[in-house]
Amino acid sequence: MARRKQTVTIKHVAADAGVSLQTVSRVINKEPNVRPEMIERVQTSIRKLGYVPSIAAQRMGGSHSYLILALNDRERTIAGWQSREGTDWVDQMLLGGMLTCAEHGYRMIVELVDTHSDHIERELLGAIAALQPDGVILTPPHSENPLIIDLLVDHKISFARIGSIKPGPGFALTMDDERAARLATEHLIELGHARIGFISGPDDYELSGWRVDGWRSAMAAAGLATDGLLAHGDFGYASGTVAARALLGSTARPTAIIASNDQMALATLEFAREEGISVPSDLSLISFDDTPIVRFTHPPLTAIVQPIAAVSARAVELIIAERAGTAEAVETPIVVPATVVVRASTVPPQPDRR
Amino acid sequence: MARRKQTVTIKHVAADAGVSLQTVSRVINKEPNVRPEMIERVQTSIRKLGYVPSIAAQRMGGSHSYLILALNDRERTIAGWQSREGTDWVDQMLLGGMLTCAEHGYRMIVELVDTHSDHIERELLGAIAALQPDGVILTPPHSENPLIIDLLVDHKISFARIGSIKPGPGFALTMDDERAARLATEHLIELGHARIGFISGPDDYELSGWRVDGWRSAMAAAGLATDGLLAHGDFGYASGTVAARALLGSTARPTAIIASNDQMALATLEFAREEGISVPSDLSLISFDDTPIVRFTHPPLTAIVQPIAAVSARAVELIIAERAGTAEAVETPIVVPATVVVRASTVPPQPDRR
DNA sequence: CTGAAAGCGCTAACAG
DNA sequence: CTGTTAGCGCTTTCAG
Repeated sequence: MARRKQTVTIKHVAADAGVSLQTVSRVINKEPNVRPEMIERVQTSIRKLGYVPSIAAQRMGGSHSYLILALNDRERTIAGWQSREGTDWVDQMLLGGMLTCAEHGYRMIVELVDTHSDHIERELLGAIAALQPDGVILTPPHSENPLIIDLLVDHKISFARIGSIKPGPGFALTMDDERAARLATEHLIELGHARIGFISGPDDYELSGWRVDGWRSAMAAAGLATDGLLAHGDFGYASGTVAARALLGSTARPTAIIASNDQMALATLEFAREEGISVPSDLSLISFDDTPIVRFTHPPLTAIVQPIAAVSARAVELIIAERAGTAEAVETPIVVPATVVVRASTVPPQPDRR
Repeated sequence: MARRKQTVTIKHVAADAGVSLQTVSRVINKEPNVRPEMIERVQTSIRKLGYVPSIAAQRMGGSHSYLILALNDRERTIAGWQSREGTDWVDQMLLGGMLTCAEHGYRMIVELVDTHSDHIERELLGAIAALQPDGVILTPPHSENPLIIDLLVDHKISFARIGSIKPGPGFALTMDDERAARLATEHLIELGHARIGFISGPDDYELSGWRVDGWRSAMAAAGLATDGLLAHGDFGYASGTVAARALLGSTARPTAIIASNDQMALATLEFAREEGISVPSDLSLISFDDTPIVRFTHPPLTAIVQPIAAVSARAVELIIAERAGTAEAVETPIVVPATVVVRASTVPPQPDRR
């Protein structure tokens, strides 16, 4: 490969291969109706000259931008980065999304948007105009935002909605939060727990409701009551403490608690320690996130593993397939199931020693 | 702001404002020699139409791409994401870099490159040709890679080298690893420690050497010996265990250890626990990274805080300033100092109870 | 199956 | 200070 300081364009390749611009373009884009022998000739020149198409120029010509936007909530994402609480949602998205993009010659750009609906339209419109992405990946709590969805539909941009089960435009992908909550609850029931508390997430996340539903249905299926066993949180540490206090301060306190995310689980763990409630012997605990930290607590927490990387990868694949016209018919919503990883924080309930 | 489904281009703005294309272009790019009244008129139209320049088209016109590439080592980055060990290097880079980019209308794209030099040239050339970034941020262990640097210089692309103190092309930015190691060592010396062990990082990271140097110089300044107190690691957990065993198994075992990164610190902590060596009463421990996890261990670890976000932000600013021609003369290397955060893992040495 | 022409949205260089 | 003229590198027509 010659080391060229100057940019090598499609022209140089065409000249080198002795064909027209157009033929080169066809080869690059794997279009049909080119003789194999031409393809070979062109590709040899491409390799020889070290040619790589300019994304900007491709975009200008009216084709793909080869860019996929991953939309995340600005406030929460930045707060997560700044607090350094170990939430690796963005990393997992990049792991699944960026690598899958790379496989297809696409790039992923992370974009942060305000929840505040006033800004969101302007911001998204700006990002679309500036980048003209081929696809967009929506994440909670924006996955069902009608403003965003309408905008994307209007602009004919493929998109995926992660954490959504609603039919409609765009690919809905879910980790089946309800089922995940059910699995976690069943795990505790199997261990012999009957009073299983649940700390919910905030209402602006649809998945908060699903998780509660899963817990409820598992409890109901086992003939267990849920009265006084639900506490509300907002995914923040402080709210977890409040919820833990409410749950553990009650007369018939639960022998196990499921928290809707890691921070609330950590808060519960800490509150229990302060109160002299030993985990796991006095209280079993499950986190709904398997973020790095929950493996390093004492005890390490049993947790629900959200396959974020896998979902992101799938989302990218669907978007690219749709644009390529190779989209298979997919069942909506696409389910990439969460799993439970059992660690040391869940054991059978001990005889009450209070 | 009108909700236009069709793209609004510079033409529409020009027509709406009753000026030429060029005038609009000048306003967008804040070029001089435009009457304030024209500027006002054009900007009104821009707002009214909700116009946002297309990056692709800007790039085609021969101007900025408004893209900055953040180059990270592929293997290590992916390993970090997959292992979910809580390293938030990429997140912190995004926090500092992406937000600073956004302030200036730029975007940051994370790009992974192979260390293997055979691929690196091809990959980087490809990324440059495809994206035509305005700037590149190099991170260890690539910050002083001559292949990359030459390539960037040839292509006249601004770049910053994070974790480098070497003069030369591109902005060198350092968190002053030597000073950081010195600070950590001094903290231990002040507590009364005399036998302070050090676990180094791998040699392909230049900073590994600096950290050792800082430890050595602080020890020397205090008149303390370092014989038998240095163990080599490779930033991996397993290597930390080996190093801890070497250090703690010796006859005159250290009363304190500084590990060159968090995984090796965690390994040391675990090894100590297994050996019945209590941290901090029998052994003080400092990690060289303040990743999320070290706050959640027992005890939480005293650590050196790498201001990765701040450095990334500075790198972006320098690159943008250089391209804008507003670059101030900067002292090279630019130092963004690390600090030490004291937690529960460091206390004065206890009388030997063995 | 291949080529030639036109234009994507923008900026650089030049005139006025 | 402003407008006009050429492209940038590529893809889409549409002819051969």
